[in-house]
Amino acid sequence: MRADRLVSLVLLLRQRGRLSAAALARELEVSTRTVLRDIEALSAAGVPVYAERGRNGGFALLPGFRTELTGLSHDEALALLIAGSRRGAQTFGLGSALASAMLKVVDALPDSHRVAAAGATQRLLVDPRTDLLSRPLVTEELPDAVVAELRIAVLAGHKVRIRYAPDGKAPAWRTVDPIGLVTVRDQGYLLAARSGEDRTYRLSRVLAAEALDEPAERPDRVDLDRAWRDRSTRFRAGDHQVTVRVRLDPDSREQLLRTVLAVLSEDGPTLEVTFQDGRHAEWALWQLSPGAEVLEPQWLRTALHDRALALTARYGRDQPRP
DNA sequence: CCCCAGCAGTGGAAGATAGT
DNA sequence: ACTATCTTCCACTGCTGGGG
Repeated sequence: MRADRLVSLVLLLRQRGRLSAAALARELEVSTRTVLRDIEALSAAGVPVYAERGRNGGFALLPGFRTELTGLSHDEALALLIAGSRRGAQTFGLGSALASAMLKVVDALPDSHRVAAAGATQRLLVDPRTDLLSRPLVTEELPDAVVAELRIAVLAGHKVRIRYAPDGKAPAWRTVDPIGLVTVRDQGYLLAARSGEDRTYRLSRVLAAEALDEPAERPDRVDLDRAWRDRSTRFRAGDHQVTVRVRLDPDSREQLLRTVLAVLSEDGPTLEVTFQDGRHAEWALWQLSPGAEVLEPQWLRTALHDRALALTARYGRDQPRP
């Protein structure tokens, strides 16, 4: 039990920098006296831990101290090397930190494993920049300074001022309580609260960020995975949804079902379905044509008709335009 | 089975020290 | 001078092993 606590203590100091005996006692669920005895034991064992007395004092490890990663097996090290998602790290402004961390993982391996692990990573590729059809995967350019500032605010639990440019609107400054950062399919999001209301911001639309000293108003603990699922559910049920009645060829049914949010009713070849928004509905049904005919709403019929007219106009000429 | 000594681990309280 | 923090001293609890 005590050995576990000693390890936890070293890890806490490595992760948080300086911590007071009282703070360590809270984390480890023991008295401050016990923490102090543990510190003494670590010190006797050669761990370079030192005390700073007075206000804002506490215990810290000497800079540069690191535990050796002895005991890391070849497969374990390899798993770390390929699991550390480069894009994810870049999304959070940690690309260079990931690179140096990976160097340390390789460096910590015994000589016998080091060459093999380095060679193996050359033969395993995760998330290349294009797919098999050479289509570039959508990646967002995120300014490191902005993401780093957001990351600092999220981790420190401070409010943050962001200059945000919503889709089709002018950018404006706003102050938010950051809850967490999420990366999904190479797109980054800031989950936050603004005046107590849940807000989700695309990182690519955050033009500038400034972490404030004021503590954020947010719960101490958060299940980010669940928060993300809740928000995506709400987003899907948002007020931009459109309902479409469509008559389908049997061959097109499966393809349509892959693009809709829900099927409200089905009567032979006629289906009533909902799409996330009008633009998405138009795009999906254009892809399906001529295997599908929109019966309602009329504006969607008109939009598809206009698209077809534009296409006809372009290809109706004998020769391409110069 | 019981008693006892030794030991590790723990906690409280007072004192010392350093920053503001 | 005040406050926050570490240091030192003392005592308690629970476990373990030896001896009767």
